[in-house]
This record gives sequence, structure tokens and C-alpha cells, in this order.
Amino acid sequence: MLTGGAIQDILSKPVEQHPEKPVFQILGIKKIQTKGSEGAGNDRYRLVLSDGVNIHTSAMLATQLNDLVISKQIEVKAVIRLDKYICNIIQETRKVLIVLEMTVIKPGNEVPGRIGEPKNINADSNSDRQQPQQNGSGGQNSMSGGGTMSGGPVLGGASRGAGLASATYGSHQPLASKGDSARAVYPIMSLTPYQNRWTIRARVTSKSNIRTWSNSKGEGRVFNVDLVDESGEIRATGFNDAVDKFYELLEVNKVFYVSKCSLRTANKQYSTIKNDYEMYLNNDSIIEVCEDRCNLPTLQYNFVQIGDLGNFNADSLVDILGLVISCDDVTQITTKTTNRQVSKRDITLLDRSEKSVRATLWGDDAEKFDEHVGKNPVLALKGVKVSEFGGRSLSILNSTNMRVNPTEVKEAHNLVGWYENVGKNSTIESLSGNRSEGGAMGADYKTLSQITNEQLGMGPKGDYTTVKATVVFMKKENCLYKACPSADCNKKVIEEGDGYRCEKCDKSYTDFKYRLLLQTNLADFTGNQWVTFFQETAENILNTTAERLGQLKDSGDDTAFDQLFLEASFKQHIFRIRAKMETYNDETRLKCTCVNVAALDFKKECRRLLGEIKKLKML
DNA sequence: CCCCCCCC
Repeated sequence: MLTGGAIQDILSKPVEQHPEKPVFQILGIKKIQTKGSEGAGNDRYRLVLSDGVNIHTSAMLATQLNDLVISKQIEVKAVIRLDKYICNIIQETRKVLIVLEMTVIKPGNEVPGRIGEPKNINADSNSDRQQPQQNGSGGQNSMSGGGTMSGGPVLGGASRGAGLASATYGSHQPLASKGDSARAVYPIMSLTPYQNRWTIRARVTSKSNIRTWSNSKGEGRVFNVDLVDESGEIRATGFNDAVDKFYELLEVNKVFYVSKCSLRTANKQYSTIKNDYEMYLNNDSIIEVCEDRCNLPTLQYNFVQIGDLGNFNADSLVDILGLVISCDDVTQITTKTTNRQVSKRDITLLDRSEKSVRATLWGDDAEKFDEHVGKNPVLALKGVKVSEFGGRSLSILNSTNMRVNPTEVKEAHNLVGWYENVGKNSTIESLSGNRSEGGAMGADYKTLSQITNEQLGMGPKGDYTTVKATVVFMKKENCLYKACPSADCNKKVIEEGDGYRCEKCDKSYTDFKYRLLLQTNLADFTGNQWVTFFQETAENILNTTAERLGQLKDSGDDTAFDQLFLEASFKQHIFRIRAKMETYNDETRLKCTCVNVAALDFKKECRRLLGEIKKLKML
């Protein structure tokens, strides 16, 4: 079943003699601890592979295959076929095998135990850090602790003419400067800040504009490019001089040899590039066009289904493949802080989850989208921002890589076919709410204690949030007031003689209408909060009308009046709350107003809670 | 060293 001897061949023979699609058994899977990695998607997995004769402990899974581990498609004991792999020389004699594509031949749970009696092949003969394998039978995770791949300085200088590098990329003349020893091409995923004697060969998949900034720390220009090879991807950033030196050279889709850049921990907040590190172009950096034809991948996506967007927090970045089902016109908005005029255009995206989401294009992107209006293009978006307005929506940032009808993304073609045959006629549920309800009940749920703990309401417009809470007390005294009877005026009237005067309308009326202004105490498992309910929201929780309450009050039927309050107490609802700091008599305090009440929909609520649990799991 | 991405 296993390709006996394949490990020996891969480690000792030139690449032409490497076995094609060897079959191995996985004897261990270990997540490599990486510093400062937040959330999922940045991990790397090291595999212990056996060919039944030998064990190789330095195999790595290409980052784009991480999901196979996460979804447990590959587990210890599984038999797998390597459809595509590279073997890179490390520290003269130690070699890392990188699995680029693979097929599960037999899942781990169907394999009783270790196949054959494989011996550890110590490729790392120069190092005593590699522990001999102490594999128990039955295929337990056999990773020896403190292995050489666990985040330390794993890569030494590579020598020329060995392993994958020179064989695969044989026509490449080493790029090292004079006097430096020649070097081999490294896979992107092997780069670390701990050693810098590497050259990568990578395709530019996207390039930003040159941005300028000016702040207290200074000013300057900056750009970035995303680079990809068979093993993974990395973002490279260049400042000032590097902009002049490299911006023009680095054309999208072209392939380059890149060396002598520094690496630093990447801030995951700003990119969906699957790499813990980011590359910085500096004065020593060398970038040369690779003229050879090579088969490097294009952009790497990690698409998220639109239907799963509820599992992502606001401001997270995701990759989305969606078909445009509607386009709004371009409108102008004025920004709150800088009063600048900015163009925006909302479009609606649909995918196979049969859920749609509204996405906003800004500035030039909004204007230039005119050419696609009336068509149904497919957009491949890498690094689009999740926003919580009115459920979930997307914001297409300057840094978002947007491809329209990308021919290189085969799912894009499939999505068109699906839309023509299925999607077109499906009932589509929107995650963004429709325009009329637009954000009436947002998906940005908070607990009552979060309202104060997170200091909501500091801004001039206040903050909106949704809470699930219980009505625990209502101040029924003075909850009704006599208001101006005219249609749009709800001002309290002053009784004068037999009439009612409205100061706002500057008019006297013979009649008035009762309106509600109800101080209500809401509670959830974290605390409670006084919230003001006006007419419609108060009528909703009291399950009656202001008019009816007025009648009971006027007729002196206190029992019936009180009964309505009693029945409305200890009922749970979903509340949309506006929180805003307000100052009265030099005292600033948080004022909360309920702007919408919705019944607790158990099905929806369960789905939301499941989503919350899923979010916790992803931490 | 950027990392702002706006509005309802």
C-alpha cells in the first residue's frame, strides 16, 4: 500500500528521480506554534510521514491545505498520496518535504495502526536536536517535543546544487551579490525572520497604490505587493526609497526572484495573506524578473460562504466569491470626520449558500463599476471587510484585491453556471436586511454590561447595539403624557382653560392625544440598564396602545391599568438600543433609548448563539 | 514607518 523507499529516494536523489505520487502513512501531525498568531488560518502543520520503511519527520503541509487538518480530513494513521510536493534543502543535509497537493487514500479511523516497521531516517545528521522517534504503536501522535521546526531558527543557508532548488529551478542563475555563495530558491512558507540567506521565486498577485501618510511620527510613502509561490504567500511592503526602486518593477502577475528583505511579524488585522510574517523591502533587497516560464499559482483565496458571514466579527477581513445580482447607482456621501465628499455604490452579492450580502464600493471603485452595471459579473474579493450594519454587509477597501470575472478562479465559472440553473430561481435570503428595514435590528449584539464597559455613546451620534434582555420594571407613574394632537407633532401640551396649547405648533387645540414615555429597566445575565421607550416601542412591550392606557387611566380602572404592566413584565425581547452620553446640569451620564423591539425568534436566536459559540471556538 | 476606507 505504501511506496516503500520513497522517503530515501526523495531525500537522497535529484529531483528528476523523485517518485511520482508516493503513498505515505501519517504518523504524526503537529501544529507549529507561531508567535503572535491570532485566530485561525495562520498555523502551519508539520507531518511525520512513513513509507513503511522509513520515517521522515520534517514534512510540512502547504498552508493552503491547512483546512484538511482542521476539518479532520487528515488524521494520524491516515494513508495519503502526495500528488504534488517539493523537497527543499535545509542546513546542508536536512530536508523539508512540503506537501502541496494530496489525496486521502484511507482515512485515519479506517487504518488499525502503523503500517510496517518504519525506522526513523535521520536526515538531520548534523544536529542532535532531532530526537529519535519514540512512536508507540497504534499511531499516536509521534511528534517529539522541541522538534527543530517549532518556530525557532529552522533554516540555515542552503547550498547550491542540491535538492529541489537547483534541480527544479536549474536554469536560474543565483542572484547573490559578488563574493556571496550562491543560494537556492526557498519556498515562501519556509521564510522566518531568523535567517535571511534566502531567495524566493514568486508571482506578484496584487499591488497597492502608492499611499502617502503624514502623522505625528512623520510622513512618507508606502506600497505593498502580495507574493505567492507553490508553498504559500507573503505580503511585501516598501517605504519611500523602496517605492522609487521597486514599485514600477513589481508588475502584477509577473514572477520575480526576491532576496535580502527583512521579515517581521505580520499584523493579521490588515490582510488575509496566510503568513505569520511580512516582508520589508529595504536598501539591500534584490528583486529581479524571472523570465523563465514557470507554473506558479495565481492569487490564493480562502473563500468564505456568504451564509457564514454571521460567524465573523465586524472589521474582520474575508475572501468572498460572489455574483453581482444588483447594483445601485453611485451616490455621494460626506464623511463625518473630515467632511470630504466620497462616492459610494452598493452592490448585492450572491453565492451558493443562497444568501446575499450588500457590499459597498468606494471612490474610484464605485465610479468605475459603471461598466458592469446591468450584467451579472462574478467578483473574487480577497481581504474584504465585514461590517455589522443592518445584519452583515461588506466594505470593499482599497486594499481589497477585487477581480471581476476572474478566469483563473474555476469556482467563478461554476458559480455562473449555478446561478443560471439554480440561483436565479432560488429564494435568496439577505444578510444585510432590505433597504426599508436597513439596520432596524442589527446583528451587533452586546450584553447590557458591555454597553457601559465598552463605553458606548461617546460619539456625537451615539452608538447603536442590539440586546436580548428581559423587562424587569416599568415606571408606570407619569408614563402617559398629553401630546399635541396634530399628526407629526408629539410635543407635550399645556392645559389652559378648556383647551390644550402646543408651544411647538404655537397653536391651541380643543383635544389632545395620549403618548407614552416609559422608563424601563432591562436585565440580562450581565446586569441591567434603564432604557427610555417612546410611543411605538412602549406600545410594543406593553402589548397595548397609548390610547387604551389613557382610557383606563381616565376611567379610573387602576386594576386593568396595572394588569397590563404586570403582564408585560418579565418578558424577553430583542431590543435595538441607542446609547448616547448626555449632559444635564454639568452631569454627564449615559442615556439609552429603545428604537426597535422584536419578538424573540427562537430559531433565529439559536442560530445566532451557535454562531457565537463557533466564534469562541475560533479564538 | 502604513493600517484611513468614510454614509445610512
